[in-house]
Amino acid sequence: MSKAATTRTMILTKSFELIYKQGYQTTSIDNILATTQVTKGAFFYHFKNKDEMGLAMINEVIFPGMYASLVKPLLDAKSPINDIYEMMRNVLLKVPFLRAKYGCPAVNLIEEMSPLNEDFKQALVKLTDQWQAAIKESINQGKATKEIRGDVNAEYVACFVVAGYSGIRNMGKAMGSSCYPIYLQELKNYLKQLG
Amino acid sequence: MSKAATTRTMILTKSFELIYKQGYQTTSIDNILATTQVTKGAFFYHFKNKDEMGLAMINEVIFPGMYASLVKPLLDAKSPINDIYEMMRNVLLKVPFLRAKYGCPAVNLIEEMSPLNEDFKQALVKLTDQWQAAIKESINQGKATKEIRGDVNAEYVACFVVAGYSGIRNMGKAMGSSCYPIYLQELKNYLKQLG
DNA sequence: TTGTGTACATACTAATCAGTATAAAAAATG
DNA sequence: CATTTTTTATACTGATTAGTATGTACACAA
Repeated sequence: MSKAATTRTMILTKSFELIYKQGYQTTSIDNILATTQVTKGAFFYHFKNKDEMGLAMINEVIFPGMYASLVKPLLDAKSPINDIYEMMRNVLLKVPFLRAKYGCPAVNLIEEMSPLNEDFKQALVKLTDQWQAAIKESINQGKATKEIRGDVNAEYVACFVVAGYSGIRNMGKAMGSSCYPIYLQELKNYLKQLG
Repeated sequence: MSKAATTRTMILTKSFELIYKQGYQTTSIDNILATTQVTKGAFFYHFKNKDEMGLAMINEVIFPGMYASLVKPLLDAKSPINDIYEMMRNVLLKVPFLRAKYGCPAVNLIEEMSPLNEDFKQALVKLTDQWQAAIKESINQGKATKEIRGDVNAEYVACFVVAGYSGIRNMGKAMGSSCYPIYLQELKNYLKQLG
């Protein structure tokens, strides 16, 4: 990787860490520069403005990271009830970087930036859409193998599960991680009853 | 109401509207002053600083408003399955001030301010706790009347329902209100199977 | 009338914000 | 090597931020 590309990547990853913990608007460019040792000239050489950097961060850091945790585990689904539960359990309990106190980077950004920046919103909707589609497809495969009841609406289940995840991430920020296992147990009950 | 009390109330209600749409940190004191016609002297006479105003807004505007919509309808519960569903339907579809694009004021503040301000967090946890307790109590009453299965864990259900609400409010900010009816339908399915 | 606290008004400050101007260093290319 | 392009560095700007300093208008009591 060239030195310039290293600089760009460092800006994006460090910005991601700061924004994850502080929020997008609270994280100033000067704040990013101070923690990266990158100068202002370098920052504005690589990004036209703060929002362009933020969009690049969503597309190049958040999207790939969340895709790997949320969508990929469902693509070679064998048993949707188990696969969806395990995917959720892994995201909530096994991804070391994500802390209950700070929630989920994608959920945070939807919350903070959806009403304020159309480009951010689009990029985050794309992630949500793909996650929902993967859950829906997984459920539909389960219906084909009769693991899931025929009267279950896959799209509704996908929406319900995604909402549950966003919500428990929100709750976790206020109540701490102790609500995660409770949520997971009831998610398991909900999923079981689909079969 | 004395003139001074009117000024204070106006600051709180207008701040609430602005913060609901823009977020807490993005809403500057000058922004509040411009829309209320209140002067800076009056603002800092009534509140020591911005955070004290924000805390008063949570306790005196958000808490009573959300309590009336979320908790009160469950206190004289008759049929938990129906009552919880109707409470949720009313909050999502029938409270005219709340717009999908801007989400829920309480959820927004948990998301934005929980990691940054311990007092805000405590005040918002109080609301969440009371809502969860009301749902739990409602479910337990349903177990007593045999409307709800005996093996259902009321606390887990309460956590699951609250997470679902926070989550669908988050999703609605990105996807629009079209996800509300879908969520409600699947919530109904989930609640039914508790019986 | 004269004092005293309440409620508000105005002008200011120091810090921070995103972004720019201008240059120099570094790297690639001839 | 010489030149051109890429990349980084420094110093600045005007706007905006939360908060302060200092004042005044007014009610009400002695």
